[in-house]
Amino acid sequence: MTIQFYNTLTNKAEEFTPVNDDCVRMYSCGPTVYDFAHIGNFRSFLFSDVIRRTLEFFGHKVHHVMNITDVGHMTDDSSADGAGEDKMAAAAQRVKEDKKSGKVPEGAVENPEDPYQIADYYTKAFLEDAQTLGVKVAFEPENILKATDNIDIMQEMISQLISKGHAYVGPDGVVYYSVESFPDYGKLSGNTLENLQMGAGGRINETDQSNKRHPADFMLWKADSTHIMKWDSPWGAGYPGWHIECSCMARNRLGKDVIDIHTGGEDLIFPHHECEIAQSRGATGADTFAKFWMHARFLLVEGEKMSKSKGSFWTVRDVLEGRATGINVHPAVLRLELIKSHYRSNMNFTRKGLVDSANIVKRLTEFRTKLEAAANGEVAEVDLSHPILKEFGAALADDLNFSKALAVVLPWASSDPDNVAEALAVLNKINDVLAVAPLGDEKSGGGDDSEIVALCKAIDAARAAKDWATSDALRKQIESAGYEVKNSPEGTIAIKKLA
RNA sequence: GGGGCGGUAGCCAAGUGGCUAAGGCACCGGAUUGCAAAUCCGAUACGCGCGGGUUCGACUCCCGCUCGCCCCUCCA
Repeated sequence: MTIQFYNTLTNKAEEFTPVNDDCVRMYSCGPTVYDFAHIGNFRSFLFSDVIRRTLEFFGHKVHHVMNITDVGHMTDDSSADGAGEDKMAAAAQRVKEDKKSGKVPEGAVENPEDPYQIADYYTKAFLEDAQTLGVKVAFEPENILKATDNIDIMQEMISQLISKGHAYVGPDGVVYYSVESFPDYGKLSGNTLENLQMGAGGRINETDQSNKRHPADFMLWKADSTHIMKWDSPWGAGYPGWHIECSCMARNRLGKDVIDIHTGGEDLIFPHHECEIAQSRGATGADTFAKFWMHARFLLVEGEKMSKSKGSFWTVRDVLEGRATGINVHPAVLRLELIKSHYRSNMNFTRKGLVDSANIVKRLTEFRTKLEAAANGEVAEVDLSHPILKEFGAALADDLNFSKALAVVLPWASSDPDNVAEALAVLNKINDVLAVAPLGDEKSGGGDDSEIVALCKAIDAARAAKDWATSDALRKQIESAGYEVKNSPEGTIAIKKLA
């Protein structure tokens, strides 16, 4: 099976083959930890998880790493949004307020003035969310890289870039990357120096420009004694630029100058990934940094851009805990919702979509339950030549076509397979990629709620007495508590709704 | 203004230069049910943003238009 992935670098689907035989090396841009990650962030993180799982499905060993940006960047060297505020300072302010209102648990952040504690607080929250949603790399602490732990290798790379003529110290003391020293600048994004039409975004600060040799030159190190987080350096105490961390950590942790796949959200194509390429290739001298650049499109919420003012800037917690849609959502449902539409299309995150996904999760879960009961603990061995896996795999290999993959799985999941042990093995393989039925260690489904069980018993009693009015009223009561009420040979059962 | 991606039924979403345009949800009909739910069976796009072109034939290729999304130094 050849795997086709769409490569942003070439704007077309290409056959994927690993650079090195031992494993696939993959780097994903992770979160900034100045706030809780939202569902849009997680679409991108889950996208990288699904690439990894797909490669593993086809038998590749994958080394996947993700960064945590915790340096507390200013709004960079441009005063871009006019606020000019240190993000860590803003986060500190927010945490202080949340502490007062009790939103931050007792003891979670002792001192909001300490940026490391703030970063730590949001990093923990991110990892918790990522684990809840089944992002594999979140279970591998050695592959989660913090920018603040890697300042030394950033300084090394900056020195390399200066000595190779790719970087210079400006009259303002800031170390800049010289885009003119790198002819391929713009190849990834199409924003070549000719195309850039300087300042078209209207966010360039004139003062900063005068210190650069070319307006597109970007910052590698900024000496700034007022910055909250700062480190000593040959260029003065200050902090690294935004782009340098990924170049350094990818090379350092993955151990190669050329990696296989680099992922992120579509907004990172320019400038972030463009700059990473310039830095990495400038430092290593290789003609490639990442062979494949893969980007996930943004998601919309109810047909519109996520926006804080419309209250649609939902965090994972908001969705799972019912603040977004009014009903608690099972993590598997959110996971499926965020991975099921094609990563290169805008996805529209809706209440209705969640209900859709919940139905699919339920169907797959019930199919598993049925197979497990029939198989008596027996699971066969299957390989990818099994017809279902072959089709499922073909869809995945076609640039991660999850819609097509689900179109294979769903009709099969309502069938009655002759060989249940084999079917169970097939389902396991499918679930290694989807990870929704089940999603890791399930907490008990809520069937142990004694009040609900009592209501079910009362329904059975009412029905036995043909007291339909009572039975209907009780049913409504359970349903409004977020349960689905079913009849079964063993009597009435209530199952917590997934979304 | 420049670079990139996309517009398929009520909704989500595959797909192909030519048999009946996947799959899911919703809706409708049936089985089942005290009635429902769940489950099972069945039906459901005369059309693929608009206009033109190429072709024996296009939703699929080309051109123009239009609408939506991302980027053009905060952003997943």
